[in-house]
Amino acid sequence: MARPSRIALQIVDTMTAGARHAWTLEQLATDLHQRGVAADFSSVYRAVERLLGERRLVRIAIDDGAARFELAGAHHDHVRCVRCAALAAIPCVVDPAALAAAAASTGYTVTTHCVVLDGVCPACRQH
Amino acid sequence: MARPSRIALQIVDTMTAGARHAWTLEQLATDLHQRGVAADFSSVYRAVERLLGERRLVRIAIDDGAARFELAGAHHDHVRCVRCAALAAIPCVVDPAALAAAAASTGYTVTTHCVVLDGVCPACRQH
DNA sequence: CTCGATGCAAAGGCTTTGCAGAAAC
DNA sequence: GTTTCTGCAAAGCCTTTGCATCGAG
Repeated sequence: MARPSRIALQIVDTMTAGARHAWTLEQLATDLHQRGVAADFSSVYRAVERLLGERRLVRIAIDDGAARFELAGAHHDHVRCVRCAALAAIPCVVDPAALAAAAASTGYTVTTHCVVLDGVCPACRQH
Repeated sequence: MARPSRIALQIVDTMTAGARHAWTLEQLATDLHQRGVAADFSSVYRAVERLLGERRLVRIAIDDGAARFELAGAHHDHVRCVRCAALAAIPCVVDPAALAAAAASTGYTVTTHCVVLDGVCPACRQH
């Protein structure tokens, strides 16, 4: 079975600290280094893969060049600035009734969802 | 300025024909070949890039390994089967009021959105 | 001693770009 | 003739895997 993984633990700690809403693998690796934790990129990759399997993390579909992950259980949607790529977390904006209707009409059993709003952040709007 | 692009025209035609909801570059290249249109992958890439710039296509954030595109103007959300990766289109499930509230609280000016529901399709559920 | 975790390096997959030739104007 | 579109090939970027080593039990 799984043995305690130094790296997986640190990843969860870093994410729980909450300096960010959605991490890329590279951001996780960097954050770990800043915490003084040596971690190869592939080890971060495998630790995240493991945490996904344990359902402690979820992968979110923010399509900006690199896969992004966040802690499971703290579901929220996201807004992304199309100019500077800044990300902000927002409360869920899905209408439960509409979701139920969509599930019924397609026959799918819907378990989770991922919403990304596109827009312009306050800082970029001023320029 | 831009000259008529044989490939861009065919891409729009193919997508308008509507055999699918969301195309990858490879699917577009394949569909074009089946229509008897020779098109290199990079040409498809550039034609799509151009159509995106003209706002005739939009890129959607379905995070399944390859970028996906659909015709602009026909906005809808998607459900994806987590087992077989099947995709289905659904009416928009975003609550306008919640979206407005999110925009207000973050200060973002929201222009578009992309929703992907995860679930299990009817076919996969039977197994 | 045994098995899983880790680092290093290489392989993969999709995306993007450089360049020369063909096509449109 | 000049500008744009295409095809071909190579380069890039991120993700994934193979393998030997290290370390916990």
